[in-house]
Amino acid sequence: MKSDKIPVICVVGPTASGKTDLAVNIAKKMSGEIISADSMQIYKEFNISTAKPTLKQMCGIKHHCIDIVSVKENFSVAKYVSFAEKIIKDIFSIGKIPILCGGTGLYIDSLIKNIPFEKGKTNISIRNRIINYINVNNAGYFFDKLKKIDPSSAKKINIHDHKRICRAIEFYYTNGYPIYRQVENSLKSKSCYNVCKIGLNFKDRNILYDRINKRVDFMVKNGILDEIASIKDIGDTAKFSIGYKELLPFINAESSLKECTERLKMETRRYAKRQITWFKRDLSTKWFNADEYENVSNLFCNVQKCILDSGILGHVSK
RNA sequence: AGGGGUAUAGCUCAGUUGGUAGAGCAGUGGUCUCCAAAACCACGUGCCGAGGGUUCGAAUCCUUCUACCCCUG
Repeated sequence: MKSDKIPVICVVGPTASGKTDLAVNIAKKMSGEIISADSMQIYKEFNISTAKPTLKQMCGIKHHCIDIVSVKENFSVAKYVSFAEKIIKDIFSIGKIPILCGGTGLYIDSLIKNIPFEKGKTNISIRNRIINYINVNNAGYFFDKLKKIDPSSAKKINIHDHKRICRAIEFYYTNGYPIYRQVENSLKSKSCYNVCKIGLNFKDRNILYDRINKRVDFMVKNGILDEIASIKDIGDTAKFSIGYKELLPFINAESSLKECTERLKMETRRYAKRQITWFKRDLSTKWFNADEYENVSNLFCNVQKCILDSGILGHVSK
């Protein structure tokens, strides 16, 4: 069973489920370091709006992949994966356990499944040309084209899903083979990590939604408005963050604070729902409903037991 | 107090000349291989405010009541 694979503990789940504190607890007990897997905490200027862990919350545990770029810059999964891969190796090489913790499912899965982004080249100018064409005309022309060059992908992609049609075509023209083949190949390839995935959630969705609502109120009290207002230059990735786009109308005096905060709560709830849908797909995930435990330490004991039972730490520390 | 208006899905509202109702948003489920906190897909029975009347048939016309809104005092 044991191999030269790197053990990685993953803590996943919807926003506001308590991942941060759980990961810190695991890191303390098991001598680990945390790699954030959050597409918005990578931005230096986002702090309150992304519920970035504070120094106090970190409890002296090293956190990586936080504050690595400015909101002015564009970021992507591919950049994240190549960045985080190195960190995981470094952590492991000093005898510590890498703990991947975050809510961006695509980042986590891409990393642990070794999706070969470096092989699937990108061509932004082709991408932009296609998008511009689709925006003024419609997706029909390129969708028909996709049916010819990559019928397998065309079957899976909806005609209204412009992003994916565009990417599939861009992929074909820059790499010379259909994106579907990359998908097939990466499904066949094996991960170089020994993963134990812990999913954190609530049995009663209303409890989670209540936590989200309260967290938004907390953010408003603690300066999220100043944080957003102070951002003048923002790139295409960061501008879609939940928080920035909802609060901007208030900052520009186009909408009331109440309207904007309600919107922010709603969008966060919807995001949480999508996260749950994403994480549910991985059947190997061990789920823990926080509302089914007496208290946090009780929950943590069970999670710890689960990690030890998984055997991924077999030949390390223990 | 008098005059006018509104009352339809959780919310905002459609509903043509009377043939027992449909959109958006929300919600739920799902997809996801370089913008992913993004993008996309699927799912629409609700005493049509309550009672009575006209009619073969009313959310739609008449009437009474109730609630809310506006105007005049």
